[in-house]
Amino acid sequence: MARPRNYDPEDLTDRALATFWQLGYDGCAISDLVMACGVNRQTFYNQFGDKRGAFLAALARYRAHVTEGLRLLEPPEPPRTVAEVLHDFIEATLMVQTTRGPGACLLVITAYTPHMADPDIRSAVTEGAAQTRAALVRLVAGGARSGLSGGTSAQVLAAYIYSLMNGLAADRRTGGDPADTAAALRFAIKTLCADER
Amino acid sequence: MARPRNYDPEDLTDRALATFWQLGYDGCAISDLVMACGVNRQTFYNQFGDKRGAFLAALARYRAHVTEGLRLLEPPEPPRTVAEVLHDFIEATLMVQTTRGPGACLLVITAYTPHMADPDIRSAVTEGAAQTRAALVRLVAGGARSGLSGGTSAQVLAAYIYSLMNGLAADRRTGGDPADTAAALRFAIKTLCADER
DNA sequence: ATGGTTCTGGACTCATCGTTCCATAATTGG
DNA sequence: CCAATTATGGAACGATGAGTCCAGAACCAT
Repeated sequence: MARPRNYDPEDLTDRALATFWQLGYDGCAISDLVMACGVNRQTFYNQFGDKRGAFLAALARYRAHVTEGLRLLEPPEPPRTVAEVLHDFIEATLMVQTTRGPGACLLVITAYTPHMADPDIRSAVTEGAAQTRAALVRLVAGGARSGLSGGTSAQVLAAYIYSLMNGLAADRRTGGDPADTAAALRFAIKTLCADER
Repeated sequence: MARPRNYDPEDLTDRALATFWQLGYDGCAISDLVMACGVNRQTFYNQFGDKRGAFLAALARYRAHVTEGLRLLEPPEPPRTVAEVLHDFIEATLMVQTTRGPGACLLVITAYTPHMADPDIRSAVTEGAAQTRAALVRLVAGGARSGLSGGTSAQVLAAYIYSLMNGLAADRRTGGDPADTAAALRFAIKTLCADER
């Protein structure tokens, strides 16, 4: 006995996410979010509570998208190597970040923000990053048998790859030549399994 | 026939820089800057014009500090290798970023900000990054003779190293284990000259 | 001493932004 | 039809923050 919702909550969160990602938390006003969501301001507040709540929802949604993307890191079938998987994963990630966002991971962008003082935001960022690193650990540990950078632990390799990925984004965003960035990625992947031979 | 300045302009800019770096452009209010500068608000405005002017001055000062740090990248004397220079440079840079700042390069932090739409800010960021990349190119190109990652151009190697450095900062800032980050750096440097032999 | 300049403290304006309130229209189940 | 819930538009509030203004004190050179 009630009027049903006129919108899809996930779609609403996606629109808020896109706005936060493009403009940043401080860079976007409620009016920007409301306009992007294509809904009334009151409805926006009913859905998210307040701006911080909307941002937390956006972070959660972003993490869900990331989780989906991590399926690219499943151990490859024999003809396909771990190195190829890593290369394609990073390339695809960078592509998504530039087409759907401002060219960097939302979690990293948020990590470079004073809002990290907020415990909930901090948790979302660190847990999201940890999740990606864990997926990298699984892939790399599985690939150890197929010969990948012998003496280094999977943990460290994951940290390296995670750093590489976000560093390439930073390189591009600070005006680096895209061709160089792409070549740097190929170089990194090549050296990654240099001692595999 | 005038009262002399009561402060050192460079010191003032350093204090503003520290505040912008720690709190971010949007995260700090004029009152924060004025307090950190230990000077009257009017004096602050006389010196910098407005908040944006203060930020541009801070960026310029930051770049000056970076330029000084780039002296670590001078070609090493024979017993010392290019790899060692790179390792120590990145380690020192990360150390400074965590002790004097929030754990990341101010230019990269700014690059992850909607203020990149401001042409002057954008120039400061991209030119600063280009300067560091150029210093890396010089070092790596000089080290090519001493055998460093054969078939890859110095440009690409510089992009790789620049990415690595900023990526490691991102890794730490998103909750990565510091020990893993340090190990990842050592690993990266090791593989960097794997084909030198 | 005097004039010109800079510092200091505080009050003040103006705009923006997050948030709330309200009155009204729409849409469902009973 | 009625009751309940939700959407909508607009007005309004309170807070914060950037930037300005002003009057007085400090300081220097002539």
